[in-house]
Amino acid sequence: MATIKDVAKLAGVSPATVSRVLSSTVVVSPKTKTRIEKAIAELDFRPNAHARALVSKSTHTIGVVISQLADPFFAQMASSIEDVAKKRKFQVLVSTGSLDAQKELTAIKSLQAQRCEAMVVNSKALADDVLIDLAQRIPGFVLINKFIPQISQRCVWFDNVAGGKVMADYMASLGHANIVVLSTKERVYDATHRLNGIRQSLSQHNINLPDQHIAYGSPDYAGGREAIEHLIEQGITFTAVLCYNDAMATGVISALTDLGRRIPDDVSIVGFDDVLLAKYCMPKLTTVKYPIDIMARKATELALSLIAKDRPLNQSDKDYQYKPFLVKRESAAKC
Amino acid sequence: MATIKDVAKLAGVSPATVSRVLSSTVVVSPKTKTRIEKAIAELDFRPNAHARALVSKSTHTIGVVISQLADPFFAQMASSIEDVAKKRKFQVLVSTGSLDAQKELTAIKSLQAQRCEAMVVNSKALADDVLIDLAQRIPGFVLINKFIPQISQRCVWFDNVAGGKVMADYMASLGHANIVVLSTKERVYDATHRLNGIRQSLSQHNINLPDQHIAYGSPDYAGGREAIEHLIEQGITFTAVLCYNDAMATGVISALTDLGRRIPDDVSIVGFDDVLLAKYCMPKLTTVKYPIDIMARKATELALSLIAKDRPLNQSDKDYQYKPFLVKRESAAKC
DNA sequence: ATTTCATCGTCAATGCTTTTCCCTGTGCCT
DNA sequence: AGGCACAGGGAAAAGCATTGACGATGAAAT
Repeated sequence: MATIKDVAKLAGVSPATVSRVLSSTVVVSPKTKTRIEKAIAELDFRPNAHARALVSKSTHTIGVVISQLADPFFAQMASSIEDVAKKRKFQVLVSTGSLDAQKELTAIKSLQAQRCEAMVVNSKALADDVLIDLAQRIPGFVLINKFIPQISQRCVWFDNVAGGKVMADYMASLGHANIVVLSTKERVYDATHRLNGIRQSLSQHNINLPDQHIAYGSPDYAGGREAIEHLIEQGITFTAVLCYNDAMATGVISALTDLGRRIPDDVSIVGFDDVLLAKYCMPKLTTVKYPIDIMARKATELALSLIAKDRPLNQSDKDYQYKPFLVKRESAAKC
Repeated sequence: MATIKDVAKLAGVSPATVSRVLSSTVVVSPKTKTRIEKAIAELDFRPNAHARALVSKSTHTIGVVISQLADPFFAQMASSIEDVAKKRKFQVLVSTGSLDAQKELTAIKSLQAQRCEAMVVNSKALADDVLIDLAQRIPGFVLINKFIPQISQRCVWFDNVAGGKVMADYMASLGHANIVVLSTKERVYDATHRLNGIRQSLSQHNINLPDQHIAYGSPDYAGGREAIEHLIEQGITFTAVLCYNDAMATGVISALTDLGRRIPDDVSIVGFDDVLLAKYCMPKLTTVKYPIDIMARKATELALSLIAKDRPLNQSDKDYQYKPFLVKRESAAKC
């Protein structure tokens, strides 16, 4: 690929002048300018981003860490981030952490090596003190899925406990008393939070939730099937199922339909996240909204404003907490 | 962020020695090695990828161009690419083109500026001659969704015409004669190819497909709903619906169910792509498999082997064409 | 005591662009 | 005509890591 020197030679000027045309900070005579532009086009020249980064000490790059690209929830998140970044002329660098602390750290380190200026991180596995340390080291570091008091200004987060409550409150309001919960066996804190919220709500409503009524599966369709089948095998009866996420809920719908149970007539089901899936499946899923698109946008803007000298942090925003709300569709009904 | 000089100073050695430790090409005594490693850890030093890229003339980066990250189909694609790339220690740089020729070109140019060595491109809008030009300019350039004779060795592609045939053949074999087709109004060539395949098949089976039986919508749930509703408003009757993709098919399922029609008893529906959605929805979608994960893997390996001097291209592979096949589930039945 | 490695420092060059400083030439004013 | 201002553009340094050649140092071996 051609360099700026090649362009300069072809246009009969010095590299400095070519650079001036590229950045258009200084006035260059129209004649030479068009001559240079013609040379650029002819050689198909693109300024080397690495050389630029080196000298300007800025890369205009935002790094994103998510668990997996293929998951619709994270895909949506990455997409929203890219959208905001693009408007600010930032490149997006995506790295996946796959629920593993070591891999998450590797992903972050790799983004650091690329000298990302901003970073939006969804960390499922890293310990809080590691994250605090990273936040203090990296100016544009923002967490998108958890709240850590010491770095509260860098946390855009979702109230999972309230989410659990919303699910359980709704089921209670519909008159359900035989409730089972499908959580995930992945050791992620949000599952615990949601479960805590469910427990709080149910005890307020004087509804019993024995441990045998909680099953654990992988956070996807298959995991939902297996978990609900496991409960049925155990001889447990229920009229309502609270799921860790929408994908598991679709697994439950499928398994129960196969067994001839009607939804929501025989069994009510509530999902979590409100990914596209929830609208598409049959019956349409009643679920808890996790406004990941808005949150991702906010997190990106926060990260970018953290590194912008001219645009200072809006100090009135002490907190970037987002609350869940129920999206009523067709999978839950009165008992 | 600390530089290699800072590390050298702290460890009491020269920058060259630090570099030797980092690349581990030359023997360094264990004592100094640990001293340097300690300094690296203490300063949290990460070699500047840009400086490295500049001197080594290699970035170990693969660029990906897709229409939208949020689409499950593309998310799956990006995920598979990342998987293969990671194993080869390649960074992935994702850029979106949003079905727009200008934006696709901008995305590619931006990846070029980053000096991506390999590139996997899903181009929906760029003209063939532009793509040919790019392929000749960029050594590791691979197209993943279309076949262009002049650069056949760089094309990993899917036979959309055959895909259209598969759908129509199946419906014909089930005895359907009143068939409608839902295509996309986006001007993408694959929609045309699928439609051509459908037409070929139906004329072979002596089934008529008048133009009024073809509706066009956006390639998603809402588009599917609108398109089928439009046909019904026109007073067109049918027993089978052939959809451009799975998302549209779910829209059709939803719309028809709302109207009290049973699937597949009253109407048979076939989707396209076999994204996760197809398994999750109710009834489960009969659809045409587009093996995007395998294709993405292949495309990535192809791109990487194109730029690897040691691993020459397997010349026996003249062609990287992938064929569709039918995945029979529950949304289609005998007429 | 001398040779011989192993180990590491020094120096320079390389890669590409940006930016500061400085020089040239032209046109204008008095 | 002389002087000045200013536009336009060149030269060179800086930014960071790698690599090769070559030299220096020290310790171990003969």
